[in-house]
Amino acid sequence: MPNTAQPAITSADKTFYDLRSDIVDGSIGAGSKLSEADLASRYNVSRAVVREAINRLEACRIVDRKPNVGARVVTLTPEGLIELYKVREALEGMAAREAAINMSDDEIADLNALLNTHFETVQGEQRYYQEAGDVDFHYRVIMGSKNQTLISMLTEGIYHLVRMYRVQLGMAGPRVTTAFDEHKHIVQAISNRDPELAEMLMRRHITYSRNNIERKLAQEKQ
Amino acid sequence: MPNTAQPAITSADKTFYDLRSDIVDGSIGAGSKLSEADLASRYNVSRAVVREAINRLEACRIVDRKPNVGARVVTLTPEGLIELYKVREALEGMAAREAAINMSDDEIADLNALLNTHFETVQGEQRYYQEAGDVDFHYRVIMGSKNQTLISMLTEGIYHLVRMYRVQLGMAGPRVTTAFDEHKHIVQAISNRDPELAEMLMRRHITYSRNNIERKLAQEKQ
DNA sequence: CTCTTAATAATTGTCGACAATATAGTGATG
DNA sequence: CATCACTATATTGTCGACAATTATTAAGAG
Repeated sequence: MPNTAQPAITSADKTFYDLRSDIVDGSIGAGSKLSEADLASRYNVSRAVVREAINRLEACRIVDRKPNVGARVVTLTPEGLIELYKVREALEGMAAREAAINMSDDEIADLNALLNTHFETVQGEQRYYQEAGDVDFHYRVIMGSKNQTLISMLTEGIYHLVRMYRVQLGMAGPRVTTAFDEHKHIVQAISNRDPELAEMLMRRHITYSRNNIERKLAQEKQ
Repeated sequence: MPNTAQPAITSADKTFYDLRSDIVDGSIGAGSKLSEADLASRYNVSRAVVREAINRLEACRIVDRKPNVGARVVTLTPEGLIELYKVREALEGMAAREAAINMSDDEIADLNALLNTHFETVQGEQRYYQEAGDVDFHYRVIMGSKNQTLISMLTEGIYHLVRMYRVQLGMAGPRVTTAFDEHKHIVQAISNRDPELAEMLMRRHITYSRNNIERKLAQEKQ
């Protein structure tokens, strides 16, 4: 029998994923109290299962929990989002560097193909991909680093947080105008097996995003 | 009454800390099965409490859990330790850079004082501090970054993992010969408010540690 | 003797109930 | 009227029991 490798989804897993989705996409707003009893009846599971899910969300820093008081969806400050982007810059810069070293030729070819698909989308519609394409690109670079520690930090931690912050601060997806070119250059550096350049371009790419956010936040303050 | 701000330690917290200590310092070895029932009777708490502790350890990547099978202390490959050091390099490099920007003058003065204390220790005994001093130095730089996301990633995640790996792979503390000078130069860069240099020196410092480890691992293979 | 299969035992996942703690409300008192 | 103390309520923390799944052992066939 071929090893189909069932993940063996447990009820707590599912509740965790569901709850995370509801929070990240804004169905459960910032600062909301997460009552264990309420959630238990909402998701049709026991309180213990909800507790486990909340514990995991706390580990991802998506909720904040106080002993004997309860858990709340984190209230996000603009400064917090900036902090997050700085960490992202350091980690994804490293990911790009390692990807330039460790990605296989096939994987790089796939990445180029992905970018070409995106290019056609850009031609057709005015704007570059909204969100999915951007996530897809970054995701592949991260995986290309082949560093498991780095991969799980980014894909299980930071990314959901970034998405949540963006939704709750009312920011649209990534910048659409210049992002495509930046992606293209990063892929070129990776294709040329130039780790230093890949890192630098990725850092710059994320810095631009951060500046973009800072600008928007500054506008709102007025 | 002055706000003494009790953290309100819960039973699950304590069990988590105890268990983590026992694993990190090697009392519970690599690959050990963590039976919920056993641990419950050992720590005199219910299985639910142990479960919560194990869940948190899983979030820290200290244990590996498979649904319906159980949790084991992670078995650590030398490659895993190298991976960890690379992430550390990226994150602590960033910490040093941000510390050079965000530490207060007083905090920098304290850091210098700490280093002087260490210097006298070096004079007295032959070797530089074993472990505590090294941790203390890095800890202050990390806190100096003032970036909460970064701080919790390093102090709640990576540091315990590094310690565990070192213990289980039978490595002593940090290199004793040259580490002190490296620390001194990093503090100088921070004192001079030179973020770029501080980052570069910290990265190099950690790279040296990694090379040191790689060398030892290569020796063992023979 | 080895491999497959079925029954058994052990462990984890889930649940509802009780205990401990914090919050809200009420009333008394200065 | 404000403040404090106390009570009542609601929520979380902890526990033991049951259900579901996996690992182990035993039995039988080839």
